[in-house]
Amino acid sequence: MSGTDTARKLIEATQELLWERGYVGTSPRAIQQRAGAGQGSMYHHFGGKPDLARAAVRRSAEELRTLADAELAREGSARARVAGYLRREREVLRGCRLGGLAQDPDVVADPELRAPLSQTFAWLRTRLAEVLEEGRGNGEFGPALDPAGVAAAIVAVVQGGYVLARSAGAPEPFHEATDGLLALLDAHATGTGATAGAVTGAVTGAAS
Amino acid sequence: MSGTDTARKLIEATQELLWERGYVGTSPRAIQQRAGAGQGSMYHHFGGKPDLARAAVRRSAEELRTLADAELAREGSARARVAGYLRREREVLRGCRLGGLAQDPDVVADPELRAPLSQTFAWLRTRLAEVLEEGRGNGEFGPALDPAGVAAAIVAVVQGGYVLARSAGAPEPFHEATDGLLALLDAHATGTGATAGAVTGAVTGAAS
DNA sequence: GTCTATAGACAGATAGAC
DNA sequence: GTCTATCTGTCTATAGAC
Repeated sequence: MSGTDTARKLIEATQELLWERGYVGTSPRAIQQRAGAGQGSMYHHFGGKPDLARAAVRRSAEELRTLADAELAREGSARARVAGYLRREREVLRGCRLGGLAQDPDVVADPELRAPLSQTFAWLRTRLAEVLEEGRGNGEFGPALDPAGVAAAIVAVVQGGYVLARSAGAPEPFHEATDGLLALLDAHATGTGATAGAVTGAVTGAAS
Repeated sequence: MSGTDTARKLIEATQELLWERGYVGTSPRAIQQRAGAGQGSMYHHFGGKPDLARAAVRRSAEELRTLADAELAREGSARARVAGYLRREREVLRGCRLGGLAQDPDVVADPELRAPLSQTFAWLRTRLAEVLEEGRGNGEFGPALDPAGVAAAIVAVVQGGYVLARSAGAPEPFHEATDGLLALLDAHATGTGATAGAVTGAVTGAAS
């Protein structure tokens, strides 16, 4: 039990450090210190830095899917669920726990390390496309809306929003980008039901 | 002259390495080797790694602005110029020479290193907003279009497109995201002039 | 399971000769 | 301006005692 607990602590410490400092920027030494574990302990439970990183990335991918699905599986209109996803509370300046890793050449070069990123973003795009398709089916959106294309744009705008915010040193660009996209999406709204007037709400509403 | 030439080579080598491997992943040693310069030479011209990186990032920012403005200052409709910017030839899997650096904590922590990112993205958003505003003024786009918001979304989708492409190990997600955004923008087109039918072109047209 | 010792390679920079 | 030598610390991992 103590061993399993140590392994879990090591994975969690690695998750945090990968998020904060990336793969190159994360050393076994730093992991051990944050986990409160020694050298021997770490190398007993894991084969080394790549092995530990793979376990950490898989876990972060699960967490991300859980967080996203919590918004997308809610009750309510398709438009509201997409808006809920775009505006869910985020520590914007921390960036995306997965997306940030895509910048690292050592991550994209390792198939096992890259796979969780690839799969998670593919899943997210499919999940968003389903919601948009549903909205098109029930008349929330016009028939011209392309669910797959818009889903890709939504995921990209979130990832790029993080980049702009970190570059600016402030969260505003993230919200301006996501609200800008939401306003474009609302131009497809047919105006049936509660969706009307959503454009104004999208632009002025501040995400908490 | 030989000294100036060496300094230039060092800066160019640093630009390449920052793009490929990021700030943490770039060592003085690697810079010297790529530039064909020795230790003493590098430390004669520059104060160290941060100093050299600042010069390299400033130069990369200039290059990026030049490339973007080449598309946005063309002749043609606002819609065509935005589409030209989104579809200009890119080595998608290399990512953005500036945006990728925003992931690095050492970059965002150094004001001099972060400033070129911040300023360049701010300039790009303003420049795109001007083009969109022009398109709204001449009736290409409807009056409901929000230039600033859409401009932020465009820049974010490009940055996020890089993230999705590198995560997938393939350029397609980048083009799906940018084409998806372009299709949404076309929903604002008033249909006057050559803009009509642009939606189909946006979705099916493959960027070289 | 966890600890300490050890090791070769590299990071990042300084010093002084030429 | 450029070169070589040198230095302290860290990276990542292995070995073997406990």
